[in-house]
Amino acid sequence: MQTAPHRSPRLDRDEVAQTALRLLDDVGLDGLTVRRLAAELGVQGPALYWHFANKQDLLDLMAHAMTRPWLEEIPLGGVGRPSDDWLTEVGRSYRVLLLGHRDGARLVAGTRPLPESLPLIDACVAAFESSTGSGPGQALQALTTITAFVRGFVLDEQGEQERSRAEPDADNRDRAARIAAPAARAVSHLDAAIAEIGSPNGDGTFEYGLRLIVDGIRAAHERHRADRYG
Amino acid sequence: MQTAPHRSPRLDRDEVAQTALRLLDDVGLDGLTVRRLAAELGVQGPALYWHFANKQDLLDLMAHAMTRPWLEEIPLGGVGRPSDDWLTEVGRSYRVLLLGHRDGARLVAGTRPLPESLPLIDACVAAFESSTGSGPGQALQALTTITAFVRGFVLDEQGEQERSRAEPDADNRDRAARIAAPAARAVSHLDAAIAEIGSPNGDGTFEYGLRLIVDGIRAAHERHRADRYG
DNA sequence: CTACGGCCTTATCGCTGCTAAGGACTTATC
DNA sequence: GATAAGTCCTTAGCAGCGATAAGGCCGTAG
Repeated sequence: MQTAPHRSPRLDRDEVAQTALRLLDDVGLDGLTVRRLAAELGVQGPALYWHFANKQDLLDLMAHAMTRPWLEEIPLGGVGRPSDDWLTEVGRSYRVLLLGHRDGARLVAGTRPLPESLPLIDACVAAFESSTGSGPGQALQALTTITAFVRGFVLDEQGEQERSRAEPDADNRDRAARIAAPAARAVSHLDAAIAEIGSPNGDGTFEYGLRLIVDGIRAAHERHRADRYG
Repeated sequence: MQTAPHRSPRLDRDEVAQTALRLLDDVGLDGLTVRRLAAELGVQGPALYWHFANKQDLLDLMAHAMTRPWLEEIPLGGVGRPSDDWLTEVGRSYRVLLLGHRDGARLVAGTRPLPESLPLIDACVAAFESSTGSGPGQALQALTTITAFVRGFVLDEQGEQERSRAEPDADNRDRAARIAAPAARAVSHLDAAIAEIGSPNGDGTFEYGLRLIVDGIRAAHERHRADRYG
């Protein structure tokens, strides 16, 4: 079981993270083991510990690699554009980003931004300031509110996806269970709501919640300006 | 290594869940192993598999046991009270609930509501309808928006807590790192924001975001009513 | 008295993240 | 050109994980 000799390092942190993100889509976060990833890279498991302190270190870099393009693009879209449209786009694109990888929300939720992403976040805060015309504090609060909502929302959304991946007939089972115990539960309001809007984790609810927040940010900052200049 | 004879079952699902929640505060979600919990209950590990199909089954019940009192109280507070105050209280109490146990948000985020909690959720939707005067669809969307935001927010909040528990001088290290590489990063907006509002995961940001959502819900439903009756 | 079913035991499996020790290869040093 | 140092990977193995298998104790039903 010997391998070809190596002249230059076969592995590099960023390349490993990219391969890991590709593998993540195949096997999910729980299936992403060090050995499995090493095999994908044509290497033995412990080799990764030369490049990463531990698994969390790897996951942090994966989350960073995933988020960085988004962080870089955010400020660009904010110039000369109504703040509502831009804020909505920020939320939507963040959701798309998280949905772009299996367990993407779970991956990102467990990590803290790497130091090298701080300047990118700084630029985003600046963009929030200029777009909404508020100070840095409220800009950061607005950004945090949007990302917290989107992360919380997509976390549920992908959790449901993972569950239906595990047992593909979960929907049928749900329906069967409800028929089996008909009068035991009173869920008329819930049923009516679901009949009206579909799944509570669907696009409709996301757009509803995002619009609430975006409208609120604009209103808060108009209030802010009115207090100062009105 | 023999134990005292047992006349009646020593373990029961709900009691196990309560013990597990107590243990969770000691050891955290990652430290909560089947064997550790069994030891806490004076029993061998595999005994738990008579009462629970697998570990996720246990975690689901823990999340349910944690959430149920909150789900039961929500509808009670909504009668004869301004909807703003009540919605704010819903969000705040949900945060307090999640903060009430170590890794509470992570625990709840990974589970789907048990069937027996559906009637409770149904009652909450009904309370949202009567409090905000909207239909079931918007009521469920409003409830989902609040809980998604709070879960996403507290997830970060507790993630930071766990991190500082792991390495108690992380703050100092951060500060040292910033001093060590002074001009390498431009984070002036971020610094100004943090100087203004403190940690982006603190009470201030939570109240800011929650107020955005609550104000938005009221505004949306006033719009809704205006469309119908105005 | 016996058979059964509920609830626990011990033993063990495959797998996980991770460490220890060492070997192959490149580069720096004399 | 030989040697020492440093880089990046290998094999071997540890402690601990969730989970299963098989069996034993005990109260009860027949």
